Amino acid sequence: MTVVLKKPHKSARKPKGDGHLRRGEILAAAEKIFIAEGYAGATIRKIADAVGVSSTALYMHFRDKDQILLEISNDAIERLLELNTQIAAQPIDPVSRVRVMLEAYMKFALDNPNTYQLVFCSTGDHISADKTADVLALGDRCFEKFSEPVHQIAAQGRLRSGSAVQAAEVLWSGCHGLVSLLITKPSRGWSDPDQLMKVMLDGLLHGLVTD
Amino acid sequence: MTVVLKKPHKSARKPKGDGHLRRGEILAAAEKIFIAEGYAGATIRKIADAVGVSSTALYMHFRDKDQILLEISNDAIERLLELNTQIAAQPIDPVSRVRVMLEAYMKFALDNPNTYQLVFCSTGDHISADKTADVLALGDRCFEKFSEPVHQIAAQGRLRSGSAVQAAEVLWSGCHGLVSLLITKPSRGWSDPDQLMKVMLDGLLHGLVTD
DNA sequence: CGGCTGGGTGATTCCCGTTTAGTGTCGGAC
DNA sequence: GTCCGACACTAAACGGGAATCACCCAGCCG
Repeated sequence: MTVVLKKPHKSARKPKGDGHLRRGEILAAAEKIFIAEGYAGATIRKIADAVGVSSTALYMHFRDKDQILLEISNDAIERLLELNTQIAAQPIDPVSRVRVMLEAYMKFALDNPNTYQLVFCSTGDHISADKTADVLALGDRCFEKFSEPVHQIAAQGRLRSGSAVQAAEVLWSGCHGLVSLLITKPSRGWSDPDQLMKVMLDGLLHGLVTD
Repeated sequence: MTVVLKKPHKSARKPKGDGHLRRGEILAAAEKIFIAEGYAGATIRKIADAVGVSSTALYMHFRDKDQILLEISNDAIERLLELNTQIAAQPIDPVSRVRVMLEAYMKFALDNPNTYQLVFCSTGDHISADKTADVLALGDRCFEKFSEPVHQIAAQGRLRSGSAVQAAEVLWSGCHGLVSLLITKPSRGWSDPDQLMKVMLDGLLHGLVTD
């Protein structure tokens, strides 16, 4: 009977002893809101409400708002690295590998526009360096994975101009430019994205690599 | 004696009758702060302080904060359009024209990183459409000016793949990608920007255009 | 039984853009 | 000369963001 009496007060609160679960709940709710409404739209209060907890409670599990979004981004970039790793294992020639990796990269960007923007289109000025460190490191590992086949191409003496590193940076940034504009300026009257991606890849690869 | 009492209050105010000058003063101060500290750093209150006026006073001359920054951006984009117009008038072949325009574009971006970010790297979601309309239109005119030589190249049958519009969009977005990454990720260990720009232009032009 | 601790809270702080309700002053009309 | 309306401007406040503070309460441990 005492159980029955305690209920009303208890029901207003979350069950005890599952603090480690809360972190996951917050991440899940934050991801949904963030994907739907972007960085600014994903307020601490909204996330807290979605979890059914006070906004203050988020600070039990995360240092600040950026920490939450960064952790989400980190997961996403890990998926991107996983993609690249799989492609790196495929038994195809280096040029195809480069192309497939870049296609996967652009598809990832268009599939996760908000995450992509947060990671690749913002300065990260307002975020202290240590927080961005690991996601940046992860991004670097992605770039390294992507650079491998480019170095192979360079080793074959098939680079038309520039070093392997320069070629890799140009290939990456060219594709980044396309998807970032498609994402941030959707209202502009673009040609078909798939064709644009193809023209970009054909152009860059033909321009940088000899047969 | 009432006169004596009023004096100190008077000296705290700006001279009268120069309301139309204030607008220019605000723009000048805002530009300085904006260039130095970016969009978020350029707060209404900071700008007002720099002018020596209350924050409320800015709303005499501008509808809101975005209006101020957009006006600054507008001026910058007009300079960019002017650049393109000058290049369009030069008696050189279309491919060189494309190259020179893109070089000027990238130099502009690196010289005006904050303006470039505001105009070309943000969604403009939080800004109501009518406010962005004219700066977007100006951007479109820039793109049109840039497209002209690309269409000429296409008319000569020298386009390796894709339509003239697609080629123009790819050329633009490729260069945008390079400068936007250089701007937003300055801490990453990039190769020499000038060489990267050259490799990007050589690659794209050689890849898209036949001799 | 008493104190410690972990998860959680409401109130508060500070800063932002923006709004409201005014205030002092000037040029001109009478 | 005096009054008046418009102008340039202001102080105070609002609502909403992130983040912090002091506190609370249930459960466990000794």
